[in-house]
Amino acid sequence: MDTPSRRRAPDQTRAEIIDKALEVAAELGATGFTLDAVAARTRVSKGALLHHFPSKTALLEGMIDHLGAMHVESVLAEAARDPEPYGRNARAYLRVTVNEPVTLQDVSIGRVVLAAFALDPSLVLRWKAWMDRIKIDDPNDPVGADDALMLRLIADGLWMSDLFGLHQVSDEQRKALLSLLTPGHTITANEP
Amino acid sequence: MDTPSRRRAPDQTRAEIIDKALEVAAELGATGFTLDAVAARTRVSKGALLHHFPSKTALLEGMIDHLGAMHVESVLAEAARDPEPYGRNARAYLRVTVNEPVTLQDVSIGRVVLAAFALDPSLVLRWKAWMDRIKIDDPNDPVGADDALMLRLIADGLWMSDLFGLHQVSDEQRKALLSLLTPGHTITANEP
DNA sequence: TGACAGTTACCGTCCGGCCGGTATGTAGCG
DNA sequence: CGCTACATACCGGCCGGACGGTAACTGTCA
Repeated sequence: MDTPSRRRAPDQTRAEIIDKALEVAAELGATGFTLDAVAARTRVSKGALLHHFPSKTALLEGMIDHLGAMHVESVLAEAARDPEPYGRNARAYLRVTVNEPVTLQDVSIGRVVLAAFALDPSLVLRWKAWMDRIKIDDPNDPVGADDALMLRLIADGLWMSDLFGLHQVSDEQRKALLSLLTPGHTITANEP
Repeated sequence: MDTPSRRRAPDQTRAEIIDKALEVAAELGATGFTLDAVAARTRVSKGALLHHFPSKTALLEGMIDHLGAMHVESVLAEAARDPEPYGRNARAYLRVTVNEPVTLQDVSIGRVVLAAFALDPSLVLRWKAWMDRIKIDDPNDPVGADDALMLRLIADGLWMSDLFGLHQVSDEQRKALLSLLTPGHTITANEP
């Protein structure tokens, strides 16, 4: 039977806090993302919150770890579906970014994360550490690192564009970006 | 002769404030970018600062206008050097981003701007208004809008990567990105 | 099994500083 | 005199974090 104890397993509480923190980030945005707001949403006191995450930065680190793990998992799972081994990770990185629906929640969370990056650049290293698990620079891989880098830059640019609405990228255009991955695609940006 | 008057031309003072504000952003970063810091750097009282820019958001708007105008000017000047008229703006956008040396100051300023975007999304519209002056969607332009968009996404992704050090992009890789603009370039990301 | 100690999860309150913004005064200029 | 470019002094809210507790769980030894 479930013990109605007030005391919970610590990692379970941690996970719940991160979950609710992402909700707060999604709903309140970067300005509303405060420790008080997270504590209130989690129905846990601020003291308890700071017990599990000794600082706001620590909480953000937890969120980044969560998001980073999810993203790496998505990309590697997508890559595993690619029959061609070489360069699959870079292709999967772009495919996931292009295909994943960007919800309003994602946008808000992304903005909070980006604000955290800008305010505390050390957090970027943590994100980078996750992204480095998606290897694209296999020396045996005949697919050029240049092209792999290009795909990632496109994906990152698209992500930022979605966050801020810089470009209205239609579904057709998203598909067109994926056409880069079809064999022998030629850039026409210079050939009228 | 210079009049040692305590009273200056207002737009001159505004320009000086923006100039110093950019310095503060470059040196202090997003957390250190406060009205007091800007006022101190400008050797102007905080009251005077808020006289010219009635809020911190207004000051950021001024900075964004400055940076946006500079960037538009760079891109359009670069585009004017392109003999091929079609798609020149998109190509110039990428070329400027790839070629312009990214100094430490640029990085710090970029982070401050990005933080401002994330904290106050309305500022993004102002930046977007400047970028929209670089037209890439001329209906008479036979260069595909898809490819033009791709070039801008690459440039934006590279900018963000430079800001946060996400990728170590060597000079050779930067050159390789420009090779996209040579006629008939073929993506090899799928052809081992 | 029970008593006692040490540890850990959690609470609620309060503080202190930072920082955006205001209110009020003043000097130069037309 | 009125307008504008300033200065000085000050306010007040927000928010991260500290702190002193308390309750629950985990030994451990008799």
